[in-house]
Amino acid sequence: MSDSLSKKDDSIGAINRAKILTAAEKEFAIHGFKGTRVQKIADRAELPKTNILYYFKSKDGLYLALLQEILSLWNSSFDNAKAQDDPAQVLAAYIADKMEISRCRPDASKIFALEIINGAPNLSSFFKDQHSNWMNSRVAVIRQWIELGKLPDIDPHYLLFNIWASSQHYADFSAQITELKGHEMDQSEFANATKSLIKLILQGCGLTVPHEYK
Amino acid sequence: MSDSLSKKDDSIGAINRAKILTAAEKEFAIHGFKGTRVQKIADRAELPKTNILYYFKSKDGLYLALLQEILSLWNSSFDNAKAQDDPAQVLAAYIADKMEISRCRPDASKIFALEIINGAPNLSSFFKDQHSNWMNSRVAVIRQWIELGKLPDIDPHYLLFNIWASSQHYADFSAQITELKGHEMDQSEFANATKSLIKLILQGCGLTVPHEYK
DNA sequence: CAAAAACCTGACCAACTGGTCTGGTTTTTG
DNA sequence: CAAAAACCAGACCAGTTGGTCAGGTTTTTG
Repeated sequence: MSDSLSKKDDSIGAINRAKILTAAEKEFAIHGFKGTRVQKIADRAELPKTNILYYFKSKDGLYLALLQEILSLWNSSFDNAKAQDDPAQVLAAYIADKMEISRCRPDASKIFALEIINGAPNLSSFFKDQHSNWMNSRVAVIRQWIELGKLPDIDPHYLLFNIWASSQHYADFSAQITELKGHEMDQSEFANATKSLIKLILQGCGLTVPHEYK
Repeated sequence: MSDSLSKKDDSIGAINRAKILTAAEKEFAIHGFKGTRVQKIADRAELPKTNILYYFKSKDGLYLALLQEILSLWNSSFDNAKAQDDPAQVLAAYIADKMEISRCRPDASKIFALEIINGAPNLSSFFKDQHSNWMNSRVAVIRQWIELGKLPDIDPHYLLFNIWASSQHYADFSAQITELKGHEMDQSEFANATKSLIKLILQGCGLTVPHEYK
């Protein structure tokens, strides 16, 4: 019983799969799907190329497995927000979440961005539907906030787009940011950028920034 | 004289070059550099593949020529803003400019984004330097505004990143937006998105939205 | 402890694709 | 109007790359 519940799987297969996924994330983020060479993933994972194809049926299979893992990162605390919650609190936390993902998983973010830019050719309609439903329910909550007078009038779509865009930017465009700042952003700079972004967006829609995010 | 000045060049070569660049922009935006097939560009341009290689030495050459044209889109009215100008006016116009590019040249925006996400492997150090200098001079102007009390204290870098991110998002992530909205954004929706964005950002940094952008 | 399952890997290949070559035709020019 | 320049395009090729195969070894299991 303890075995079936504990997630830790240290079998050879599980370890190698993880190694491969980690290596693939780096490679796909830098070179895109077509530009990525299975051999390079193998080199990075320190395994022979044939093993990559052994664990994942094909390059496509590997990419899809990776993409699925990446999509799970879209879940957040905002998913369960209700009309009775405080918009300032919820939105600030959501922005902080998104920024944290940009900091910790920049390559995952890049792969997602590449996928969307290319017209989302590999995103299943299942994900699209799920995403669409999520959006509709979140838009509904934001509208309720507006009706309740907790939030000034603003188009919920554009608000969400803005949050996604500006937080993901720190991952996707890290090369540009590094170039312009003269160095890579460290953890404390990310903290500042997060504060700055929370202030800009909350103030931008007429909310007061909660003191813990100041 | 009139000949050397007039830009219109309707020679066969000029027409074909233009056809090829237009076709290439679409293909590279959808498939990325590696994923794009010269044959597909040829099909789209309705020319034999060999002609593509005739006009542009190589796939690389074509891509570089296209990229150079795209980079020129980064120029805007903000380039010449001075400390004595009104920040609200200047920033609103800049955001409007950027949104207009996202609407009219989404593929160009995507190619730029792909380039940056992949670590900017093809951006010459000349462009990087130029871009860096531009950034420094714009940051200086924003700092002057803050010193003059025309603009509340805000990190100029994060302000600019936010403008870029949120305006480019409408081009780069158009597939996601179309999916979530249920339809492609038309011109009037772009106008609304622009107003919404201007309000969010200006209000976010404590400025009043000029009446012509309301 | 044997047999089954999982894992490993070098050798190989078929398909694809950027690019060349050659021999044209059309357009421009002096 | 001739010759040079520009343009056109089919045939072809060499390098690359995802993927297969066959024959192993190691680990797990009953």
